[in-house]
Amino acid sequence: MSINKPTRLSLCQYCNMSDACFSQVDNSKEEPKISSHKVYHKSDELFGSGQTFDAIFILRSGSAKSSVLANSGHEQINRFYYPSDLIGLDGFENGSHAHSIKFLETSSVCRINLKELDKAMANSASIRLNLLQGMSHALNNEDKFLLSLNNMDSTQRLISFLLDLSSQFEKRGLSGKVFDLSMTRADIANYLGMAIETVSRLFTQLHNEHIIEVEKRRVKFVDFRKLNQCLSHERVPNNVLAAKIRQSKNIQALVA
Amino acid sequence: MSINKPTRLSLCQYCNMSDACFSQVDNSKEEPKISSHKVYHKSDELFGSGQTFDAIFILRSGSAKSSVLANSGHEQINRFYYPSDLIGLDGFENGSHAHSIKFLETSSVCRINLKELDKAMANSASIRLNLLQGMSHALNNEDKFLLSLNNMDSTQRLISFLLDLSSQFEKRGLSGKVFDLSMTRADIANYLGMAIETVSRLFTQLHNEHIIEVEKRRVKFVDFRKLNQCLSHERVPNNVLAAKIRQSKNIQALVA
DNA sequence: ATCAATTCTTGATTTATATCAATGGCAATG
DNA sequence: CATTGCCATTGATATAAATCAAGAATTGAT
Repeated sequence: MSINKPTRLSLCQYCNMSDACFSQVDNSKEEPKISSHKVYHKSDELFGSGQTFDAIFILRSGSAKSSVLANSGHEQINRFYYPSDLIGLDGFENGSHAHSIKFLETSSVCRINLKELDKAMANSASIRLNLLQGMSHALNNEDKFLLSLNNMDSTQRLISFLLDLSSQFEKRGLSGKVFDLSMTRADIANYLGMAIETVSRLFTQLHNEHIIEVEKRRVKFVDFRKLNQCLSHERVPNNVLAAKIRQSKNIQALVA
Repeated sequence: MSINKPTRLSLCQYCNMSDACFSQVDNSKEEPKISSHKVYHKSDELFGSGQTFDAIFILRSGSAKSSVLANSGHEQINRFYYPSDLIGLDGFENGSHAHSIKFLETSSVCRINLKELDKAMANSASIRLNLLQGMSHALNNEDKFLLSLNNMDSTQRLISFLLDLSSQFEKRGLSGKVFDLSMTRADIANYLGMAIETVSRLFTQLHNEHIIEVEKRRVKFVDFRKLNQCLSHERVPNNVLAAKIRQSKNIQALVA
């Protein structure tokens, strides 16, 4: 098994919408079509938690969110999907979906039936590899996200989120400097593990500091340097200088 | 492709150590061996971040931790591994490991060369499925963990962690009520995204409340009911009563 | 056996961020 | 074109958990 980094899923050569999905397609080997496609609208559900797993999906256009329901009844968003992302990989574990998928805007997806996928995998090592790569990618992404939850303050997490979004757009040949969020502040807050109010405050703060411009759902990067400074900014532990200040305060307090 | 939930990896029927790994093994179909095994010791590294991906591993005994290095230089633990866990799935994405794996105690692993794995996958649909299931499981686990990071306070996260551990031990036929932690407080804190001091305090607190007993690395569950109460305990928002108290305070402040 | 280095505990204080509360704007609906 | 409900903002306050600090207990090494 040789490991290459494909720019596009080889699954797509089987997709009857691949011409629309990608500009460059290898048409040398025509193979049977294995996918169908469908258009969904904002708030539509692709599948719900607990639903039987019988297909995986590839997002062709638009965006979606994936969420799980906690015991407490709280809905936790654990991923946003953008074009070319594989959806539904959670179903392999036990044959039913752990997540539910809702679209954030009008979107279209390829649907690849599991039976068809199995055939394709049996016939093609590159499809097997692509699927494993897709899953590995999802895992690594999640790990990176975990890292940010554990080590970054809320400003840094929001900025990371925006930079991720930005690179998503650039990957698709769109502007990574100005783009529209397809999700609400509440979705962002839920995903990043903070309060809606915090997201809102951070947006206005970053706006006021001329680092980004935010107008409703539209985000524009203004000062990349400051943006990255925020990210790499090590919080100065309040020991050295701060301790002195605190001391002097205490002294004053004692004196007063 | 039929989706079943296997109790053990079918990969293991190919493993020359499977008799030692699992008590019940289907020996009806003898197949070529595809794995080798090796013993490691505490602090040994199985592979490091950036290392070429040429094999996946199955942990046979012992335990290990997986970590990634942040840009800041901070090491973030993103998973602990226990027997029967697949290790190295992160490598599929681009042919090198994103994580590094260190053993927490003397451990043994099966090593399955990628070439061998590929052969096995080509020959066996069940092996393909098992691998996908393994990856899907890893993904779903991570999602659950994400959920806990975003929605639980530190007590609940620690308890979830202990309960997870407990079920790991029970799965292996060991006691889920009394067990030894193979990781330091620092590892736990790092993994759960809190300060070491918080972990320490929580342990002593849970101990004092007779919910668990903690003696160094040994943990004993004492009161399961209270344990689960802690987990499901909805934090009472400080509105109704607290608002009144606050009001009265303000009134007093105004009066004073 | 002694020293150094970890690991863990405990207390005092600080701080980032949640929560509570109120309001404004916008979009969909009748 | 009102009205109802969502979405977003902003300010005041509360609080969970981090940080700082110091010391005890273990472990490992010479």
